[in-house]
Amino acid sequence: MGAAANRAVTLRDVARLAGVSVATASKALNGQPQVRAETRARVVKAAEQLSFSPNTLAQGLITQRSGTVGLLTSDLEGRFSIPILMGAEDAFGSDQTSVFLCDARGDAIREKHHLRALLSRRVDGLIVVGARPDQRPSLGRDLPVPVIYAYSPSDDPADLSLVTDNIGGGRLAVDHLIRCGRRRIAHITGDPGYGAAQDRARGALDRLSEEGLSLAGGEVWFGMWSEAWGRGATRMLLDRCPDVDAIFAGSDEIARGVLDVLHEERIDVPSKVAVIGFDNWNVLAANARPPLTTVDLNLEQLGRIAAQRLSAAMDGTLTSGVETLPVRLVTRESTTPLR
Amino acid sequence: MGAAANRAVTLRDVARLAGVSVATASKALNGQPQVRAETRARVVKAAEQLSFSPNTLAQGLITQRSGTVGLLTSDLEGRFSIPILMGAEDAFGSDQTSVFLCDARGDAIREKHHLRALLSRRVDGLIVVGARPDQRPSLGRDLPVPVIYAYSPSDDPADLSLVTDNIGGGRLAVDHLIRCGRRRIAHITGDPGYGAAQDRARGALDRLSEEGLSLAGGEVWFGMWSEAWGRGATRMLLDRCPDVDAIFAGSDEIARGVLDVLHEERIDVPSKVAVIGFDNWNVLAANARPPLTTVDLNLEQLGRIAAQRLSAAMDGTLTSGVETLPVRLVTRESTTPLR
DNA sequence: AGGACTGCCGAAAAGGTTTTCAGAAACGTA
DNA sequence: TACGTTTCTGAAAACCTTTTCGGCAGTCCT
Repeated sequence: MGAAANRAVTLRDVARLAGVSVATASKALNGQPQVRAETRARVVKAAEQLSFSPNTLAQGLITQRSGTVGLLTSDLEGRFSIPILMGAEDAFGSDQTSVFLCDARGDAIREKHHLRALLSRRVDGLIVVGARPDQRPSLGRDLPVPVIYAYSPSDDPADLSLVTDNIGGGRLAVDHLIRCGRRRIAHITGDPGYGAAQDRARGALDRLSEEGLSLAGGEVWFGMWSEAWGRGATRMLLDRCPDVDAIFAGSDEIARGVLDVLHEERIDVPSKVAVIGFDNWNVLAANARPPLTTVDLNLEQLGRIAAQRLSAAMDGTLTSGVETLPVRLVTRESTTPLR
Repeated sequence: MGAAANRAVTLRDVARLAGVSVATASKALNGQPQVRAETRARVVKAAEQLSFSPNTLAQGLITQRSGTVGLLTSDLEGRFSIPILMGAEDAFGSDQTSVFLCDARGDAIREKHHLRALLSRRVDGLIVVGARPDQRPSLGRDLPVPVIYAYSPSDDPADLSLVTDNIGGGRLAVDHLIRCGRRRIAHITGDPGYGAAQDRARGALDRLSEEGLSLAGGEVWFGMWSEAWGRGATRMLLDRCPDVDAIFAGSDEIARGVLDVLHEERIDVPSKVAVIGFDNWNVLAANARPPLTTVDLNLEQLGRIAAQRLSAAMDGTLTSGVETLPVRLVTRESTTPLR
């Protein structure tokens, strides 16, 4: 017991039990029309009796479709891949396709290796989930299966990439602050080497200038994606610009640092200064004091759409270019109208 | 371009190009001995020229081994599954087995569905990753493949389960605090409905009583796994027991709340009160003020071992029972010797 | 009654690989 | 030269399913 019990119940067994040929059994189970209702019932019953489940390998061999896709991620540990993965898995799960998970750990060699393995397994398609929202090298044009790039766009415009709208996100954040009646808005964000940092800042600046405003503190405070930087930058900001009435943080981590210092300085949030984060990283945003208004990247949705686009591509409808998906504001208590 | 380029290069093609039969080609590529070196070289060259990769489906069909395993997780979004998943994926990745990822989202129906699909795909084994460190229902004894339960043990002792040593973790935490010279140690933890909360508390109490100590505050402060509870409990604790010199928090989230209140009350950590967390959730622990000493669950290791045990089981060496894996102390700055 | 349909079923091929076994070729020995 | 060995190669079966196509009854029409 334990293992190796009822292995090897095959269509032949079902056919034998039902007293028909394998051909008829197959047709009966697959809903093919050329089989009498009574016969079909007999086969179905036999299949249930033996708890038959068709060998997908054999099916794949003949239909030339494995019913599998590869999910090639670069950093599983990073929190961005996970929701995308979940969305994709979910979208396929309802389908009859299964998902191969491969983590390349940011290593190009390992990625090649996994790619080979996946192709050898005859996956019907690939989703490549990047680690950062910046361009990554394409897997190449001459692959035998369609590929979708999620989060990190491919550097080849002939590929189809799905990314989050960071510019829109920055705009959305500032727009919300403006609607809350804030006018002296600062922006503290992370590593300027990240396209996401640049884009969010650009969106913020765009929206500000539409309103005839400029940044409190004079410029964007680039730094690192950490609480510590959030704290440090806030102290400097308060020094230089004590009348700031809103801070747009480039990530929830940074926002936590911002909140921390404001709390320390007995500056009330949100009545005195409103704070908005980015990422909607639940453990940080929801547990903050006060709970943090933030921008949600809709990553799960992104994963789901990636799966849909891939399905379409597998059915022949292939598109290309970069598709930008909208982000979404999540309001909590760290931002309120000024009075 | 795009898709469907070089599909369908098969062993037959390789054989033809090398001027041999498919049988010899197969043997040549698989390192079978009964083939002349010169012939083998010719075949290998042909295979490379055509960039041949064997159809794993066909291989699996005949060898009765798909070279795949199923990873059945209950909550992908939860942070515990991920490292386990990574560890398992990593351990298999170096092998030639690929991993099917299935997320049941805590739904038994969906789990059944995924299970069927995986068996239909003829996986060679299964790893079931639970959402909480408590017992979960077994998948059953009459499965055709071996199963390993990770994190959540199966309720059937005939299964093999791998769990983290929460008792040992509690003991380890308190031991560390004692070594730091603390004597008035309190324990604030989460939902008492979690076995993990009970176990960690038990380990802590055991170690305390060995030292002839009892808990500061009189008892374990059970509550919720949240920062807010960490804050609330700490306030109550300070009220009742102002001379506490160490707090063992049942999770890093709780520890963050603890630190927050201590900071607010101008009680220095670690000189006045030492704080230790649990989980080593990096974003919380490393960014805390001060960085948090905590207990690491070694989940990635757990995943790796699960993969090894599964490989062994697939090779016939099947074990059963609950295997408890050690946890590990990660010291940062929130705990130091008293003087 | 003979022919054309229709409806249902089964034999067989196909998909790509591994493995067994028989046969061919080369060689050594008597 | 005849025979036994050794070394290599290839034909064919097997894995399990799907799909095509031919066959066999039975039915309807003329």
